[in-house]
Amino acid sequence: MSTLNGVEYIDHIAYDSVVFGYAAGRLKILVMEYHNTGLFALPGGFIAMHEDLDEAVKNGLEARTGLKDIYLEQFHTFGKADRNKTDEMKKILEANEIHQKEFQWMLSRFISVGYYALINHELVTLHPDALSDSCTWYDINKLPKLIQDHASIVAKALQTLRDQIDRKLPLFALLGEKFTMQELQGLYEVILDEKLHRGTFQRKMLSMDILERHEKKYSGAANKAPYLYSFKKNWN
Amino acid sequence: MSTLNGVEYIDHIAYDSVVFGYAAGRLKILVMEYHNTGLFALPGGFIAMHEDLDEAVKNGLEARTGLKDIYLEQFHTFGKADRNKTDEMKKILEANEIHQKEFQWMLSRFISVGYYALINHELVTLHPDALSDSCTWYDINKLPKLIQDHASIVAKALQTLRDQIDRKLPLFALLGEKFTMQELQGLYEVILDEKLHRGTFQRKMLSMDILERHEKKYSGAANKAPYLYSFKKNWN
DNA sequence: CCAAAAGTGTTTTAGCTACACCCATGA
DNA sequence: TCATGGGTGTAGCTAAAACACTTTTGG
Repeated sequence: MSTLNGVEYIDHIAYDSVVFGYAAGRLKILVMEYHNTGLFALPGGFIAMHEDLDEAVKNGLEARTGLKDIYLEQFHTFGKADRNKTDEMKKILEANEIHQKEFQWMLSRFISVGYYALINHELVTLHPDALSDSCTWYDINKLPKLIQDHASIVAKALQTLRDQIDRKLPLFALLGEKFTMQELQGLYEVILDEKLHRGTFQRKMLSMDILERHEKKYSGAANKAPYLYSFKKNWN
Repeated sequence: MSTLNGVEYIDHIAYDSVVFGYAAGRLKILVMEYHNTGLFALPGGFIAMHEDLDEAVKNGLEARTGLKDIYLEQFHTFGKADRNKTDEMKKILEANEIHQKEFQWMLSRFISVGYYALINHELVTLHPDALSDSCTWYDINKLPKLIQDHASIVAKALQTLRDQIDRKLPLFALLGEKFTMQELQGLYEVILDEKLHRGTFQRKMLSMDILERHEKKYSGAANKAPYLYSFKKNWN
């Protein structure tokens, strides 16, 4: 058992989160950079001894983003014996001038449970943790090199999101409360990485009977104003 | 860190496996019964300090069934803080006359990674572990009461199997090497718990181009003999 | 030749795609 | 009135479902 800031954590278990956001037509995720190391990693954390796994992730993300009721989905648990490269973690601890024996447990083997989250990036204020000096949005196609197996964690999260997009459709969390059909389609396209047909997409969405139509959105441009939509109360 | 039979295991992490078999038209899973306790549980185990998570599960199942190359799929990780009821585990240790302090770690909180397996029950010779006196096939609809949250682990495994049945189709592992179309359909029906249309099912399977047709199977009954099929070498 | 079960051809249906047409909007 | 983009109608395609017909088997 290991202690950090007075809390007892379970040894050898961690979570890593792939936090998806959507801005300017781009799919992004949260990436943290550690002080003076040039090392980048997914936001993660440990599980307190008395805490549900799901709660630990929810609380950790709430601390980082300030958001409550984040949409979270567990997608895979990563347990390769060699997934923890101790030299990377050593570098991080040393850059933070942490040499004490009480933190050596962080250098040991960890099995990590992967979660992905969908959040509206406009509502977020980012808070890096004690070891990190930044917590920033990165375009999913322009990620920096990540430590350990975090690149494959991202890949698996994205694949899971693609597989589930038509089944659970929690995508309202990535958009504002109201959005145009074009914005929704753009989000689908950037997640699936393929162009969709405009008419077909609109019909499919409307036939699902999960969208509510609101007033039109006047852009000032010389063209027809699109309706705004939102998800219905009991959409799933 | 905790030791059992000279092997060092990671604290607080376990796996539980839902091993599916198919016999007499019924879907079954492996359930273990602990000595003199009346307590039933899924076959599970711990992860050695140097061992991949996937390998640990594979090795554990191989020891129990004698089978190599078992089809395994990780489906969820269970991490509720209250999922370990210590009184159940105490009962199991006491029934095995284990009171030593060195086994007390088994009473602590565990996060468990769930895997499901598909095996051909005809090829299996079952070996219960040291704490158990039996390892038996139970009809999925007639399970005994299981300890802890194992019932919900089974439910989630079954749901995952249903969701994946059309995508990965590793079902040959549940049947013999050769099988009739009716046997394959029966397996689908018992997994999905719904009747399927005979003609449609056959066409769908054949159109996938993953089955190979062999000689006919003469049953002695007064009707047309069905062909035997097997899965092609590179079926996926 | 009959009953039963297997294999396959045909029709119907549903969903998706692509194309096109009309509508709304502000320059 | 024109260019631009949004909403919807329609025809065509494909895959799946339902139905039915034919074939094979042993009594």
